[in-house]
Amino acid sequence: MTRSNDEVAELLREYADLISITGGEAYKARVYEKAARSIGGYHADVSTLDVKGLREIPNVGKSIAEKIVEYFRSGSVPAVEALRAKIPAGVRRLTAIPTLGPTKACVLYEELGISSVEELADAIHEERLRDLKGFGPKTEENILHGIELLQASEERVLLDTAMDLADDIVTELSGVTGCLRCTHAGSLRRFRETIGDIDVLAAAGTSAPLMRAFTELPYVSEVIVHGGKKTSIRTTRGLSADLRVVPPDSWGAALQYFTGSKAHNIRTRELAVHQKLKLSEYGLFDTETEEKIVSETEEEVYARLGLPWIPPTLREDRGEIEAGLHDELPDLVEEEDIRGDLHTHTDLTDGLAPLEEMVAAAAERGYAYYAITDHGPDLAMQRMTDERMLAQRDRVRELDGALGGKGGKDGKGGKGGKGGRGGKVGTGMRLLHGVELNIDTHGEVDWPEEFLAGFDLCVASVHSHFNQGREALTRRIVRACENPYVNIIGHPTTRIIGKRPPVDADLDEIFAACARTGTALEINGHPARLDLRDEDILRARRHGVKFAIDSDAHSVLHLANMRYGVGMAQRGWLTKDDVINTWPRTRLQGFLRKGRSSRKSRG
DNA sequence: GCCGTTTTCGGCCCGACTGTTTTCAGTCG
Repeated sequence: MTRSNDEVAELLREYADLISITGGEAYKARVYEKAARSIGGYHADVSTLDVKGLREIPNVGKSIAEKIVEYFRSGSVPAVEALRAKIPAGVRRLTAIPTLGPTKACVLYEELGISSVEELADAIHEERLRDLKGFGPKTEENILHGIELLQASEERVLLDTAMDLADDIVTELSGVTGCLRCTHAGSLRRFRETIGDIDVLAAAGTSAPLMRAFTELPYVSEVIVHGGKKTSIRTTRGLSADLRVVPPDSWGAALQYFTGSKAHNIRTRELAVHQKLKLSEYGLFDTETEEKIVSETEEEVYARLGLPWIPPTLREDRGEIEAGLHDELPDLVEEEDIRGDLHTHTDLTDGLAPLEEMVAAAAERGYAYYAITDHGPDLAMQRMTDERMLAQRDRVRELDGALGGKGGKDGKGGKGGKGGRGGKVGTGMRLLHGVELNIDTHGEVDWPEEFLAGFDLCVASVHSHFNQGREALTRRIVRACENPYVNIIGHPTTRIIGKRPPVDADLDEIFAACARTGTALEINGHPARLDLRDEDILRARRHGVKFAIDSDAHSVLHLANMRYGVGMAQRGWLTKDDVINTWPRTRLQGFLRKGRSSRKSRG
């Protein structure tokens, strides 16, 4: 089930598109788009708000507030229905075809009655577009090509796929003579969960050698546009990439511009306009004299607008401008702050590497502590038994003693204090023996409390029965939180991006239960999961929940997925204090004791 | 239709590229 806010945002986006297609005024469509964005990102559930409450949402005024109230009252909005009656849904769908916007879609419908992608393809093949004004042979070709692309690659690619390709492009271009700087920008720099295309930015005196090198990369399947300032390619990996080359002294303004998001850029440009300035990718200019004021670094550009430098992961127009103006930006958690990974697997269950290899790789990353959390026996295919788990524990204790160097098993020597990470390879990394429990349909887990008491920490996750129904699923996860031995809810919504939707549960109820019981929510860094996602993190944070950013590594290589988890956490505005695995070990252990101490005192 | 250091009306972000135009409109990011 979608959130009410998402539902309303989609309705407003549809209305905006219909306004554009029917030739309505552009500013009006833009207003609805802005309102849709604001509502999608708003913390409170819009279905519970009245007109007054709704009007407190930015970009929502009287008219839109009344439409929303009407929507929840009667299930529809007359103004939207009126446009829907004029324009078949398929016409809106046409605008999803690259190079085909609302104006052309409108012409196609009005002149030829075309109202679906299939009809459009037929019409082109029957040469029925030939007489339309503004439609030449090249346009036909572009549309047919666009339809192919639309059908072939509806989906965006996962973060790691894009990151790998971007790293490759940047490395190649950085080696081109005359290239002074080169980096990726766009949604990838903002760590959005999926990526539509890659933006690469370079600084150089002349662009031609870079543009040429870009079009000659081995995985280029097509050059889409080829100019002096911008070149776009499609790659054989199914992902497009843009290269912009700017003069070195425009670097900061260009990086700011091409990092986006669009909504963030609109806000920064508006700030500029109000100060009689003009912001473009070439710099910040005085509107009257057209004199360039700053452009070399992002910091300078933001500073001149009255803002501190804003981390890319916050640039979504979700309050970062306001926070910046009031000097209230969060001090975001960084990958360097992470002292350990609290959810990892070995080949004892479904991991690929033996315990020793995983531990060595973790030590290599400079962690102060590291948890092994193989699956419990409920996932039958993992063939877990009490004996196997206890044998692993013995081995973990041995390894821990060997690594500890000083202080022994429970020693205070470890890396409790400030030291944390800091590049020291493996010295004193402490091991935690944990488990990833399965939350069954009733909220019970694999073992009784007596057995769970032997673990240093327990992650508990849903692995099956995803369609239990909202109420049962919510109750199921809340019960797991109430188990005094469950410390972390793993991949809380169980989504697999592009394959499995999030479970339909009342997340706010779960978040409240986590806060109440001292259970952390996981931010799973696997690029196909990224679970919780950014907007859920923002909501959970309001409940006062703590988080664990984990790799859920099933191999040595997967330990590096921590970076994506940190990216999500930043997009959720989290600081070090919100994330339990940035804490010194002693503080972490206090959190992990959860209900256990009270149990003991009761017993 | 929303908003305000231009506040109850007037103005809404900016530039590159392409294709169909012979001076510019549409699309995209």
